[in-house]
Parts: sequence; C-alpha cells; structure tokens
Amino acid sequence: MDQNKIPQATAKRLPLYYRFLNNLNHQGKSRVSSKELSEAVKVDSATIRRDFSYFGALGKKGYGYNVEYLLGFFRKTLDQDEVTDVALIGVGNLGTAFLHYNFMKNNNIRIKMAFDTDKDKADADIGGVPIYHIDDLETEMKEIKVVILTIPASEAEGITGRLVKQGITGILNFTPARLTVPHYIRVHHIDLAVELQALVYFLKHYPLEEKGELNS
Amino acid sequence: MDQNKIPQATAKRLPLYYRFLNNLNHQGKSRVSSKELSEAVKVDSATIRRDFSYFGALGKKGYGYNVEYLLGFFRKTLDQDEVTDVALIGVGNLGTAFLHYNFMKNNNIRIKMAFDTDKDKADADIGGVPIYHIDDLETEMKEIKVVILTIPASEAEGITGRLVKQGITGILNFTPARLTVPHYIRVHHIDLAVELQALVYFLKHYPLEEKGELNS
DNA sequence: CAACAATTGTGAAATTAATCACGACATTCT
DNA sequence: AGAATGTCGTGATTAATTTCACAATTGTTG
Repeated sequence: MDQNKIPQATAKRLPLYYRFLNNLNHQGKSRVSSKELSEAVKVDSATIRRDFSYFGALGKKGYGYNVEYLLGFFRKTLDQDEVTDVALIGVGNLGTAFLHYNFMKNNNIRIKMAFDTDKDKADADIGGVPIYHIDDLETEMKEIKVVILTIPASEAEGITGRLVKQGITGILNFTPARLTVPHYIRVHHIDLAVELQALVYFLKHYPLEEKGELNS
Repeated sequence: MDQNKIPQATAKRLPLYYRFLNNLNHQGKSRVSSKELSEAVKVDSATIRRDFSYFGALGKKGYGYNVEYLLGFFRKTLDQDEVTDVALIGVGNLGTAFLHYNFMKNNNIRIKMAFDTDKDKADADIGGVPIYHIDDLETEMKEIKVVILTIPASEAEGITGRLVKQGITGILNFTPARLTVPHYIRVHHIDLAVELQALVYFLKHYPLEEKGELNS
C-alpha cells in the first residue's frame, strides 16, 4: 500500500528491530543509539541506520533515537494497530508449539483456529485456540488470509489446493515440499532439515574469520 | 576445508537440491534438466546451472544431468558419508518435533542426545534419543559440535555460555534471543515470530506482480 | 559559551547474488 | 548422415545489499 521502496532485506529485519525496541522500552530506556541496537540484534550499525533511513530521519545526530517515538512509528509501519488473524494447519508437535506461542504479545498476530486430520484432536482447545477437523476447512475458515502449514509433506499439495480455493494469500510453509501456487500467493519456506544441514555444511567449509557473520 | 569460493547463497541451496535429487532417484528417474529441477525446487534454472558450475562441469550439454552421478557428487560435497551428531537442548513441543524428524533419511544427521530442565522428562527416550537432565550437560555431552536450541528465551544466555565452554562450534537457535558468542562459533537464527510477522508485512506492502518470487 | 564527544544520515564504493543471452555440444529424429 | 532440438556452462550485465567514511548536527562538560 505504501511506498514499496523498502528493500526486502530491510523489511525482514523490521520485526526484529521492533521486538528489541519493545524490550528496551520495558526496561525503561528512552534513548538508544544504532551502536547499542547493533550489539543487541547483531546487525551492523550502518545497516541499521540505513534501514531506518528508508522511513525518513527518525533519529537525531549526536543523540541517537528516541525509543518511544521509534516504537510508535514502527507500530504503525508494521500494522501493529490491527490484529492479523491466521490459521494453523496441522496440530502435531510443531503445530502445538505455535499454539502455545503468544504472538499477541509483540506481534499482534492471533492464531484464530487450527485444523487437523485427527478426529481425536478436533473439538478441543489448545492455548485457547479451537481445533477443527480438516474436513471442516471450507465451512470454518472464512476471512483468513494467512496460514501456517505444519503437516506432513505428503499432504501438502492437496491441502494447499484447498487453501488456495479458500482465497488465502500467504503461506508459512514448514513442509519440505516446495508448493506450487498461483502467482498472487506468497509462500515463505522454512525447511528445518535444510537449515540444519546448511549449518553443518557451513561449519565444515567456511572456517569463521575475524568477525563472525551471523545469518539466519 | 575445500575451496571456500562457493557463495553462501549457493551453499544454502545445496541441501535443497540434494533432497530433490534423492526424490528423483527414488522415482527411478536417471536424468534431469535444470529446467525440470527448477520447477520442482522453485529456483530459477540459470541459478541452478550457475550453482552447479561452481563445482565444475557436472552435466552434459543437450542432455542434462545424470541424477545418480549428481547425487554421488553432492553426497561427498555435503559430507553425507559420515554421520554428524548433534544435540538438542529443550524438549518442549518444538524440540519434540525435532526428535521425531528423521534426519538420517536424507541428511545423515543424528540427534544423539537431548537435554531438558524437567526432571520428569529425563531418563526417557523419544524417538530413540536419550534425554538427560540439563545438569548433566557437562558430563554427557562430549564430542558434539552442533546443537539445536529450543528453550525459552530467558534461559538462552545462560545455557549458551555452558555450551560454549563445552566446545561447540555451531548453534541452530530457535530462541528469540540474539546470542552473544565468541567469533569462532556460528549461530543461525530461526525466529518463528519474526518469520510470521515478516510474511504478514510482505503481504500488506508488497503486492505480488507477474512472477511470484518465493523466499524463505 | 566554547570545545569536545557522540551519533546520525547518506553519497560512494564494494560486495554479493541473480539474470540474460548465446556459443558449443550431445542427443534424437528422419 | 544431416538437420533439428535441447541443454549446459559462462561472460557480461544488472540488481540488490552491505559497508565505508565523513560532513553535519546535537548534547554535554568545564
């Protein structure tokens, strides 16, 4: 909606900044420099200043940034003023971990409902979230645009098709499958096995030099 | 230890390629083109060819790549020939999800042991992995260089210090905390709340155009 | 109030990654 | 065998991101 001039790399760091600013605020700090923030979030201070600068001049030279002001600004920018509802598909161990995570605290995101193939799990609550049988997807899931997918890979393609028909626009995919979706749907993949193997590969082939660069 | 000329972006994709090649092999396919692979893993075919080319000429012009040959090559490159042992710290829902995941199948990575603060969980097995109390970290965890950290943020800093003393070299960190570690230790962060919020942000501010670009 | 210290915001440079586009060669077809 | 087709490997280009480095400005101190 806004000026989508903000680089993707910057956009990905915004939630991170937001949470640490929140921490600082709770600690009663009213002022912070890019250097301090850098040490906390492990992002180069020049990168932080550059990131902030895309939104205009948010700080004061020789002083730093006012925590409360910055927080207020990012709250608006990150749409923290209105709650975003999401659905969770697949109530296994990973899915259950999400149900216990309190996204409301910092993120203003709410898991509104969950689905599972297991009839025994249906009609229960976990962490206050109602769980339905997957057969009821079409009747229960209205108005939800974002889903978290924590199901076995074998079911991914089928469920994804149904989600697309329901009109969702974003998927956070924890399945190893690379989903095929229409172009107007955004999929972010988090592949746990790939992440672990990549870490192992880096450790063996990229001896860390002076300053260890931390990725994600 | 090899030529560390391979771009990091390429290195991160290797595990992904490896798994899909494995799938193809199981399906009995003996030949694959960069175009086919591209459709499966959702990475541009030119990028795939470029990635492969860092390792030399692995394919044949006008033909494509021999699946079995490529697999064998990557098996060596990704050190799939020897098992990598890792430890899991924190047997909550997320940790348990890892314990049930079979990393041996494709990755030749084995979770050798797990630790938790809960005494009730100790001395049990989950998915064949022994669970110890966290107090026994120093006595039980020998020779392990990589850990998966799935504990509450509040405990992260303390446990990390102990892990560092134990001589680990890599951490896959699911904690929201940004860990402070010596420069010779590599930390990969996977922050579930950040990932979810970033997805929501992208959906609201980056209307997808023609070709949907898929990130992770 | 002047000197000092701190810190931003940003051009410019450097680095890293993705993409284009095409010559060369292997395979397959007729 | 010759023509047509498919596909790789890569030089060159473009795009994205990070980092350097410093003038400008503010707050602080004596």
